[in-house]
Amino acid sequence: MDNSGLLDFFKALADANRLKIIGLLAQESFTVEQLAAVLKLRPSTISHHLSRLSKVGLVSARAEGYYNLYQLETVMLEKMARRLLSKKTLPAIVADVDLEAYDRKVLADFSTPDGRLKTIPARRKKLMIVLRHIVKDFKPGIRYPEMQVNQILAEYHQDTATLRRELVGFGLLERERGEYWLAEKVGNKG
Amino acid sequence: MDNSGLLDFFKALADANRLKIIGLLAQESFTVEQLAAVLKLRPSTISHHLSRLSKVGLVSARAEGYYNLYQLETVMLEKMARRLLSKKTLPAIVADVDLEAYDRKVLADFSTPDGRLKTIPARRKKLMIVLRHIVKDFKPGIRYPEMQVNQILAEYHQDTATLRRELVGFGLLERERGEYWLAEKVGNKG
DNA sequence: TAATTAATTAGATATTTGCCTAATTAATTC
DNA sequence: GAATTAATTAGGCAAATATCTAATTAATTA
Repeated sequence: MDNSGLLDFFKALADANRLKIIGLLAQESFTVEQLAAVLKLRPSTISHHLSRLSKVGLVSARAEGYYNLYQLETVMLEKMARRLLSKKTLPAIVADVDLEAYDRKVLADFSTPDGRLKTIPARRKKLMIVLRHIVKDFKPGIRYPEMQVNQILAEYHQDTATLRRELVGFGLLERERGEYWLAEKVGNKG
Repeated sequence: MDNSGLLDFFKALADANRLKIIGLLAQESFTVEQLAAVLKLRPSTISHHLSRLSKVGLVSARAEGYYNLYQLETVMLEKMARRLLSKKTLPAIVADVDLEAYDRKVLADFSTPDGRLKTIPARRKKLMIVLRHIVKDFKPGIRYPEMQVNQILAEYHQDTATLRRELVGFGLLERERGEYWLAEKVGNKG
């Protein structure tokens, strides 16, 4: 569900020095000044890194008198690691992705503006996409004589024989004694 | 031990589109072309991302006829997630870090070139570092009369009284009947 | 064999971001 | 209260990198 955060989490850890900070804080708390000396960076740079880490909840600061003692939030680290192991995490990342885009692109590539086929795809994968589009013109439960099938297919391409044969071959239409009908849906992708 | 890899792993996942690729491949295999359409990027860009992901072993390609079908290496993902949960991973990251740098910097900041103290640190944290440095001049098992203690401390700063008092206060020296000696080591840091 | 197509690689551009210096804020000491 | 100090913030520069177009490679079809 809550996909946000995962990317920020990885970005926070995708830097050598920030990773070292995490490693250091795993052992004890450090001040900005100490981290700067140990990692040979300016305090302002350390501050910047700590701010990024704290933004995703991986570290927190605790004022100790004059100093800011930074400490690792191991709970958050474990939480994220466990999230990576969960089956639900990865699918959630693509919740808002346009999965139909490829099919649309293939259809667009092979279609003229008025919806006819420029050519019949040679690639099985793309042929399948085109055929599944065409087959939407057939209604379930109706038996179509071959002549009527050709009439429908002619809207897409002159070579109705090939289209007809492939529709049957791919299992989208069924045929018996010169009549055709829509096959039961099978989650077949190609 | 083998720290390398962790950083590359995070870097590989620290990009929105690569994360989406991982999310998509978690559900089924995809070709470069498909991913390009779905993510609205050029195939060359997808190729580049897949190359980075494959370099850290997160995805692999399998030639299916004409196409290159990319698939997620879930084993690697799980392996890395589990590594994050291991107690040994984080300390290993800082194996090659110069932990003494801070102490050295503090000593340098407060010392003149010939090793005397410019001032006695006001901050307890830094005073402790300086005192621990000075106390190295005392040998274990020997009882020093106060006059001798002052002699040693005078090498560092004229205010021997303060140094002496703080050494005792911080528990680095012990005192009884006008004699001083090195305290037993206690893993005290400040 | 020639033409098409999926994928990769090379090269260029633009964005991101790590790091610095300088300025500012907040807390502490003299 | 003035001076010092730890930390953060702001602004700028340089290195890394995400993306694109163009060229190349490898496989397939006509």
